Amino acid sequence: MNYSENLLFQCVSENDCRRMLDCMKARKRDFFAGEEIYSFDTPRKIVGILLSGQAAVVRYEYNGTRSILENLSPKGIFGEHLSFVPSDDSCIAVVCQTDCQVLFIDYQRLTATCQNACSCHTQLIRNLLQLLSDKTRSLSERVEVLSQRSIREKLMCYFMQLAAGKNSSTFELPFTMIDFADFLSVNRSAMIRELGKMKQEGLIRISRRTITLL
Amino acid sequence: MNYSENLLFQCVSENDCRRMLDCMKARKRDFFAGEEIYSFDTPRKIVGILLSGQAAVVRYEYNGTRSILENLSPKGIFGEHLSFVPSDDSCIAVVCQTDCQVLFIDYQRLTATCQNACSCHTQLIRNLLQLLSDKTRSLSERVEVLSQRSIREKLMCYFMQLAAGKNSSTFELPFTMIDFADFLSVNRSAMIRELGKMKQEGLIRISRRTITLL
DNA sequence: GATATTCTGTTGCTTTTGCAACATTTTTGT
DNA sequence: ACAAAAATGTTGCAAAAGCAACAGAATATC
Repeated sequence: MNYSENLLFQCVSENDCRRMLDCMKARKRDFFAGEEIYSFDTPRKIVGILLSGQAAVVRYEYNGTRSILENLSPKGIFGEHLSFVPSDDSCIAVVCQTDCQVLFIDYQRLTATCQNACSCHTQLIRNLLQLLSDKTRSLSERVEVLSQRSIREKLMCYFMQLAAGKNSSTFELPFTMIDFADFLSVNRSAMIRELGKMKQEGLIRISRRTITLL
Repeated sequence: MNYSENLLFQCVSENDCRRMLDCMKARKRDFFAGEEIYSFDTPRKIVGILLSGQAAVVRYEYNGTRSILENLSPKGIFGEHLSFVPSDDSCIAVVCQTDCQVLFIDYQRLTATCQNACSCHTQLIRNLLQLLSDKTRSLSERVEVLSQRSIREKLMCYFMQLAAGKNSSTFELPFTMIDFADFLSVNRSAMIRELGKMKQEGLIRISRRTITLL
């Protein structure tokens, strides 16, 4: 595993990485599918980096509804200071969808220039800036989808984002239909009904999780 | 006007501020209410800071619907790299609600350490990090509101956020009802109808834009 | 390879939301 | 102070979305 491949350590040599991680007391941990990586209730301000596997940031409302706030792929970054604030009647957690390996770094240590005054710490902060910028971008995209008024508009908006991201009118949904409905914050059967209509009207082609915009 | 009051220049002396702003070729401009401060279509990567007045980040869909993506108060920061990506069938702009004064800084110059190697540039970047972190937080809150399923849930969710922010069960809506409906991405009359019901059921007290949770 | 479990897709019914048109109130501009 | 414009609030009707219950398909488990 090369740390320097991670976006957070871009332009930092592997040696410097290891030294810094040591200096920041970063910890690595393995998780099994379904396990909870991180709960936003914990008081410690920690940044997590997904090294391998798939995970999701999930909110459980106390009335039972569940929302997928974000999908995390390897190199994905999460944590208290990066986003998502649990409210009084909900809790937020990062949950593994497959087996995962995660790196944890204390936020204070990450942003404070250490007494060893690593010159590369500046680079680290600049990288963090970029990551936050990216995160803001993806949150904005999510807001764009959610602020569509109808299920069809939500679907199309998200499809266009995926298509733009892959630069192709054919793409794969990164969700089960159940999770997809939770992601769009709509009723699953209403969503599938709408997908059916869109298929009939010739707007899209769809087979399982592969979708083509026509 | 003291620049060092601005969050972006926190812990930077007024002198250093002026020197850096000069070095980064920052420009200051005045706008009238209703004017467009900034459109996200422009190719230049620019960061704007609202020095005075009220403005909003607005998306106009080509089908006519309008969504308020964010409200900006003095010291608010906006720009391409900080958030919001216009899609093929929408455009995003920052629009003044009152007369405004805005400071523009080139993003490249802001994040690149200048050749003069101002030591305070490091501080500037750290401040930017904090601002982005805050922005991410507010976007997350917005996602939380929008991912509620019904109008009532959206209203309550947003009210709780306002109440938590002001630490009081009485607070002022920062919107007209029209803008508020656009912010929640719901129909205005349906929203007002729901507010009426909630009032009747004794959940809230409401008079004009002042709301009390009961 | 049989069984259990999860996921996918369908449908009728109910509820909620959106829409349009209007009356009333408040704000703005001169 | 007055007129014009904008914002607020109401309502009936239409459309969309949610819900529940179910059947079939795919996947996992042993």
